[in-house]
Amino acid sequence: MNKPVTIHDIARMANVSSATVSRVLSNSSYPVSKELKEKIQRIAKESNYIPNLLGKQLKMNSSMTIAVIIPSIINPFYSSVLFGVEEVARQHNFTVITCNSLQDPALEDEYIRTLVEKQVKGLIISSISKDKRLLKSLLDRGLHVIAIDQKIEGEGISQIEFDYHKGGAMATRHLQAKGHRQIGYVTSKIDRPSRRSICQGYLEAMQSAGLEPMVEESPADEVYNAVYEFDSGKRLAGKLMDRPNPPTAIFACNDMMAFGVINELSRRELQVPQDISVVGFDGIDVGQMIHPPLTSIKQPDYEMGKMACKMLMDMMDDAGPMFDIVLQPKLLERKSVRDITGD
Amino acid sequence: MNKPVTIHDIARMANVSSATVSRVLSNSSYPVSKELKEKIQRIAKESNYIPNLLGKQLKMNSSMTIAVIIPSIINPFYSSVLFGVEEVARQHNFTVITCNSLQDPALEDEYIRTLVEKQVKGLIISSISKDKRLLKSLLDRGLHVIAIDQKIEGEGISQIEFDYHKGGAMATRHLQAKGHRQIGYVTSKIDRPSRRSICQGYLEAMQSAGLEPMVEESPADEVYNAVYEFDSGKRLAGKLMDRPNPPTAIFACNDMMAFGVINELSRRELQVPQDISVVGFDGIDVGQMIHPPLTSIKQPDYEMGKMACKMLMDMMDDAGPMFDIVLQPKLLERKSVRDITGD
DNA sequence: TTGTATGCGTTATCAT
DNA sequence: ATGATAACGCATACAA
Repeated sequence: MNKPVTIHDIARMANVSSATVSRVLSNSSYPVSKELKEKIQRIAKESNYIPNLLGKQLKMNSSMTIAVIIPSIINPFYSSVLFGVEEVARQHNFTVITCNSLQDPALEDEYIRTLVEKQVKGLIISSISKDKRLLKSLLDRGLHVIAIDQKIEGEGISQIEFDYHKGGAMATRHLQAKGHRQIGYVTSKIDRPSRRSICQGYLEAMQSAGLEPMVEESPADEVYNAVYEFDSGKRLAGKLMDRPNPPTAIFACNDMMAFGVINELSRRELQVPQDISVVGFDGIDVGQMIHPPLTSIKQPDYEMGKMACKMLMDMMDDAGPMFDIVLQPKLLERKSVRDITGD
Repeated sequence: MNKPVTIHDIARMANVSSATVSRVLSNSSYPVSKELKEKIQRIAKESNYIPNLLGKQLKMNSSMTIAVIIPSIINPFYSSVLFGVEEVARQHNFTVITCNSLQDPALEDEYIRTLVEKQVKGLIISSISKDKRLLKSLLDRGLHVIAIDQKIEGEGISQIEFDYHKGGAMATRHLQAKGHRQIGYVTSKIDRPSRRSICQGYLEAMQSAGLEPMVEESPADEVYNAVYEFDSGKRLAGKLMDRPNPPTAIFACNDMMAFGVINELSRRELQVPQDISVVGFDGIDVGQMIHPPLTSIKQPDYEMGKMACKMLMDMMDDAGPMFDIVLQPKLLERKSVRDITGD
């Protein structure tokens, strides 16, 4: 294994000082004579010079790296977010470290610590931890934080929120507008603000229409896993249908769960949407690939990632005022809801 | 923004040398008296000391960072791989940089260069580029490479392959065993070894059974995107069914495409599997969530990620001999294939 | 325009 | 057991 060539090696080969080499190879605006510049560039190329960014970064105190902490990359929603983040990061010559917190606050904190040690100055996080003290204590160390998906209260952290409450209400009202009055809601364990908001949106929409809510909540949520969500969708839909007065429509807190609901219904030989309607939440792409195509509330995942990264870049450039963004839900009307107003 | 405290600051506060501080805080085995050790640890804690790993890494010439280059994190197969990688990386206190090459060789090379500049010593790559010279030239700079999914010929790069050929044959034979004789194959543009192998597995299985192959290939593949695959699945299935002698079973080169096939068939009021059978490839989780659950060839994605990262860690530790791994396909028999042997 | 010298924060070698 | 000092590779203030 050859040892790498440094600017000093090149300086020696070109009979110049390493300062001059640095000026040339770092594209500094500092004036260097044309002939020396060309000579140095030629030698650098011939010797296959590769700069060691650790040296530069140590000197400049900037690692040109940002990080994303999300519950799990397996979740298509988060992989779309990450995809958006990575796209704009690349445009700014930044590199992205991905961290799966697995819904584990301790792991989340461990990651944050490591990232700061690695001199990551920008972080996009969907935080699961209750205790945000660690994160906040790092703000005055030059860490810039954007909270996505899960809000972080307090100063100095920009938010890209999604109006979960409105989304929950929107889905429920859509069902109501289609003539449904018995509308069930199935949800993963309500252990986070986002889930609480969706549920409250549902509850308020039911209440203001004078309807009786029917909620089934999954008991635990240790494993963050698509199949797990699917299975609890099945189980909870079963519970709902076993009630004395079963719903004519079911609203699920995410699309995976909605898939489970549909699956359980079809196992019971109930057709969607003929016999019962289903609405999901997230609007992931596969939703349009199943049968019937799933009506859902779209959360702009990819766009959220792009916006988050743009904001982060602006923050790190100290450009302009800080602000939060609240993304609005959108109804993706597909084929899983039946209009029963005529019945 | 406070300036960060360094070991020198702590040394001053503790009236010791920075060497001693370093010994304590880096958990060196070098002997330091108990009282000094405790004192330094106390002061470090009180002053909220956070080590700057850039300094350490520059000195040690190791960045404790690996990278993964994949076509797109949007693809559930690759997000599972990444999930596996990240899991074992974390266990080794490594951090993972994610790069989406978007099937663009130029972008892939750009990433590789940047990563090497960042002193990343380990790379797991599903390479799309034809020209592997850049990659190989970096091997003797201490870069360790594991090729997944797409083989890279040559020395010094370990492979974690998947037996695509066998997988293609396995799916085809399964269909044959269920009595199908007109079996169509739909595939994305055959522009990579993996896709070629699957197709050849299909062709050989057809040939050795004395059957006529029916292949539909998607013309282009610029955009790597689930919805795009879905749409070409629909289109190609349509072409197949419009033939004078349409198939009784369709095999698709990936699950997304199989979803498209099923969708197009159901649009034509053909039931799967009653009227026509479908087999996918990849075995992604959502395959079991659709109706009917998709029979598919399982590629062990998550396990592949874990193995790749383990191998990489061993390589970087210089532990043991180098070897390649060929993962074997597995038939995931679900509900999208009908047995017509009795008909 | 070029060179000299210093420091970024850390570890490690060599004295003491 | 502890300290002084020299790297690691780079950028830059200052000198020439």
